[in-house]
Amino acid sequence: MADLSRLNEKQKEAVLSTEGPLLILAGAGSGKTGTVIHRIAHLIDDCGVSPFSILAITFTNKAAGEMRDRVDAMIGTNAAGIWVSTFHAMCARILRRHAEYLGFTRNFTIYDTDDQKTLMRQLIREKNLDTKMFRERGVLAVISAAKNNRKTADDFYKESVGDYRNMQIAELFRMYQEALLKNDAMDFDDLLNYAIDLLSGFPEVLNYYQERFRYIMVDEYQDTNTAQFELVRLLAGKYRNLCVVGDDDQSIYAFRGANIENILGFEKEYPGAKVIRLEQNYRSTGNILDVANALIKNNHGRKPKSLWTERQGGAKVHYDRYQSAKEEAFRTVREIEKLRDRGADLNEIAVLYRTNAQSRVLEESFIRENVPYHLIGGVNFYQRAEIKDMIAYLKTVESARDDIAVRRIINVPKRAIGKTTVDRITAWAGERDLGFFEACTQADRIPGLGSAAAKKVIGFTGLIGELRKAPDDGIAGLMRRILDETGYIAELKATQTIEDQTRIENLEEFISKAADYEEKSGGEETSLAEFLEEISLVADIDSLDDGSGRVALMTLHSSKGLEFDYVFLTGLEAGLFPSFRSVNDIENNGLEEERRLCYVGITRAKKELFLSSARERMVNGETMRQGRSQFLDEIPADLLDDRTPEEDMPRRGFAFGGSIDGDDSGGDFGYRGFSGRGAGAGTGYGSDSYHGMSERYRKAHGGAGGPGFGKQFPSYDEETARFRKSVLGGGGAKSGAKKTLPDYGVGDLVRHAKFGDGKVLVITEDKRDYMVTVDFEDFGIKKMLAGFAKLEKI
DNA sequence: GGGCCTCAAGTTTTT
DNA sequence: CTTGAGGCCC
Repeated sequence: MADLSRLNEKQKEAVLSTEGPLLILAGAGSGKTGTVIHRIAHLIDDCGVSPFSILAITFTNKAAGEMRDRVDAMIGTNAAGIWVSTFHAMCARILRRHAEYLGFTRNFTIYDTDDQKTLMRQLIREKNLDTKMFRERGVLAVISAAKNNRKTADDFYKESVGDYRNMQIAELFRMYQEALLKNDAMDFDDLLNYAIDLLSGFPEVLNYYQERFRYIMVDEYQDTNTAQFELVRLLAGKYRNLCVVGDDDQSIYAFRGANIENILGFEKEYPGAKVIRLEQNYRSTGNILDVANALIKNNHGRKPKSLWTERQGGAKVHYDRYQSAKEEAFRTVREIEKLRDRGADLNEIAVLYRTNAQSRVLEESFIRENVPYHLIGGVNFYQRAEIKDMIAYLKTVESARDDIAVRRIINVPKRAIGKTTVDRITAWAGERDLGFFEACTQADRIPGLGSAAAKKVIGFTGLIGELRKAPDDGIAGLMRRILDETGYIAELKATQTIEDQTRIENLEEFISKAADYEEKSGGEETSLAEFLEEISLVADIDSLDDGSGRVALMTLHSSKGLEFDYVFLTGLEAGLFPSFRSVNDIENNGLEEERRLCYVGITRAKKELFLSSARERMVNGETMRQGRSQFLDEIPADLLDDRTPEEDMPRRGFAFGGSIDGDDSGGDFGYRGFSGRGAGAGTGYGSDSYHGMSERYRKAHGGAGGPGFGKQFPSYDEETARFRKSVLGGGGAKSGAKKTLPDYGVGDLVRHAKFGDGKVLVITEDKRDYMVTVDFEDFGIKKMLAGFAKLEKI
């Protein structure tokens, strides 16, 4: 018997309503996931439903993972038969089994955003369109919106007649779909649409899945788009045992085509549907909930509801306005250290922000303060150039059907095959309706191609041929051979740059991931296509709750569905959050979506919530003065513990040298050192690229922190003064101080307090100090300032 | 014909 | 601050 004793009446009712359509309107923190888990347990334990008949669809991999874990914990091994999956992963899995019906092979690959852009760029060029007017990003956005509404290129063309731009886009749309089919690839939207085509076009397939999934649950239903709605409608069409869970106040994906009508109109689509409201919040304190309610009240067009809690009071919601984003980052970390000193578990702390770009300055502070953190989302490991090169090689060795992949690697590493040659091959292949790789194998027959060029191209196809002949020792084995035999690794090793060292490490990591994957599938034939699918669809498998004691850093969007004892909601600034684009998007009620996003962020907090904003922030390499977020003004002042010191309020009498946003407030903050480039406000990381840097951040907590703050940093309290000291003066790498040549040289063994022993690879001279690159035995290659790192020769 | 360098333009959120 | 496109030199 499933134990329902800990559920409230509404939750119990939801658990026991197993037959027919059911809509659970579950407010934030109302025990939604627990209810769904209990419902699954009840179906299996008490209703005799086979686990194989249950399908649970979530929106993100994190949510799917969490549900899987909790179901496993409650039901045990029996749970293995349940499909718990995201929409996209589910579709990929179904499509793989029936891909031939749609003209794909079962080894079709999935295009990510970069692949889409590459293809679209090429099509725009092919059509000789003005690249200023038709940017791949914009074109793809229009196409994606159409696809999310189940429109084909033809549909889109018909409704675009008379509109030059849209007619051109319709044509690109058609070419794009054709190219994908030819390349045996699908994009994210295609996964949904082709799955629908499969189910609606092949009754026996539909029947199979309808019989298979007699009980269907969909989480975060407010975020489903039209295609997802249709997919669910098909699958549930026979037995109608469909349970959807959602909260219109947490709808934050309209920009991706989510249609709020799916949840608001559920009862219309499924007459006789039962509706259960879960309105008791078990997560947050009364004070946090009051703030959330006060904010969301400003939205119109929502289902009226009243979230309540028995846990009145609690700590007040804090608000701090800092001078700069750097200070905000530093003080946030300091606040976290205080919580840690009070016994808080770092796993129970999250720092949230509106845009991924904001994570960087936070990371710097976490590193400097040596507080372990974990970056969720952001720049994906699998999007790094070297990883994508490897994937392109794997695809080419396997089938070479993907022209984009072949073109990507034809000159990587450099083989002196240039753009002109590639264009000529492309044109020739197009005339003959051949694949790009096939055309390459016949390069000597392509007119206009010199014999030298043809020879190089044939050399490339020969190389791929050699790789194909090699013994089958798995994906990892193939990867290693690719690196060796193509000269890829040799090229990276030759340069001796830190970036290329990082790339080598990334490739090693990729190979070990492949090895893990093969091991996991226990000797079974492992398909490259499935491995690549996992990469593109289940990329952020990194479990949050891994007990590693790290603070989670993520966007507000990523935070949905999660909860933490302590939540820091940063960057509450006008133009940033709500973003200025959304504020201007009146047509789609963009501001209301931002407000829901803020509501989501607030309601992640269980015990304490910290809001903050900065007066100054670097945006796209430019220091901008930032106003307060309007959301702060929507929260009654008596609910906030506004800790912004009096003396920190804007002072008058200084001209800021040209008002940036033309707004009122007038004051200057004495920040000359910060404004503008080249004023010493760099991050002190030398020539590292963003990717290389971020990668190192992720791997090493406490890495090569460097000084680099502006010189004029007005202190306004003791803590800031300490901050200045620790950053500007304390480390030993002071601006203007004389630098001393380290007593070690290249090749020497050195010891670092945190990283242990390593070998010095490179020493370069910086304006203020020496930059030392060390290969540590246990931590890999790090770059650090000599004065800061205090390396000891051994 | 290829490769390197400079210049310009763009930047929300995710599967 | 990053990526892409175009120009120029080898």
